[in-house]
Amino acid sequence: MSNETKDLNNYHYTSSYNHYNNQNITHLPYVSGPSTYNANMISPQNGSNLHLSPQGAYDLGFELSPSSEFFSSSIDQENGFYDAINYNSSHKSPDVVGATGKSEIRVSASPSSSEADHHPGEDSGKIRRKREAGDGGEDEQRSQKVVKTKKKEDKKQKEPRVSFMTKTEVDHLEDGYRWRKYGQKAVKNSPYPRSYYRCTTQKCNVKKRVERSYQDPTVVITTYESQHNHPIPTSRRTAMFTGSVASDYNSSSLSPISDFIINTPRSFSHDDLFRVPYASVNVNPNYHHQQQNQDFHHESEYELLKEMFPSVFFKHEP
DNA sequence: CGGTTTTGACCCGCGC
DNA sequence: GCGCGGGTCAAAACCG
Repeated sequence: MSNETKDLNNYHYTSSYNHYNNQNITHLPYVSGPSTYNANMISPQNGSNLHLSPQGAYDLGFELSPSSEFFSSSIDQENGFYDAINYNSSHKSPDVVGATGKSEIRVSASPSSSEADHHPGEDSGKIRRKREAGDGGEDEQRSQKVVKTKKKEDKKQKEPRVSFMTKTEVDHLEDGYRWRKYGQKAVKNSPYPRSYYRCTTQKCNVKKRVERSYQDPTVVITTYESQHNHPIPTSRRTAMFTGSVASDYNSSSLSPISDFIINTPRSFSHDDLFRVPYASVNVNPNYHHQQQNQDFHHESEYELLKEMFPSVFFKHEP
């Protein structure tokens, strides 16, 4: 295992962590979304860390099990959010993923306002159903009214979502936040169920969905929805910090990990590093020029993605 | 005992 | 209208 990573453009840089091994990044052709963004991935063996390459690779590492390998991610911009989710049924080359344990990240973003990007049932459960007949008729009606109104609002402004595809044996990747599972559903055409988690912090309505790809059972698709409006819970169950992260990060002029799914404070303390969901996004600037036309059907999509990942897309403007 | 997970029921949107 | 798939609720079970 070498100690370096490459991006999809063969952009080469050295990783600060020898447990990150990222070679021979392969572009996954399956994602059909209009705004996929390939980036680099990491493959931590014992926990994971924030990783920033001097050239601008920007890693949010997921904490993975020792045998985990974070290889892909996607942020969906318009339709793409479900690209990752629909990976099971829509992607065309599953073998790419499993073949060599190559690391790759695919980013696709989903805007919060796209009606076309509606996900059936999303938040629909807010409607308090009357499981049992009896008292509370008025309450039920009122509740439904409120819920419906809220639902409309939700429809109008959907939360941004990011999905990551991770090669890992564990279904639920540790990301520093506390989650409570609130549902599990069988996925059509897949033997693996999809689990639904909600952030346990009050007033934080971040959700995430976790499912395993049936095409490649070693791949877990984690989808985050909305943003945390709070810092990460203080104590981590597992240590995943290996030391050089902070210095590496501080040595970079890049902005901290962003407000998208992570909502990380601007000034990064040592502890703050733990607030980062451990994904890896390569934002090799060169990539934009070379690949933008391929992965972004419209300039605006790319711009939107930049908005959604403000810190992922480096701002080196003076 | 409080928090989390499990799991069946329920609701919604969509396609036919 | 109906069936299906997806998402959520909430009671019960589980767990530390």
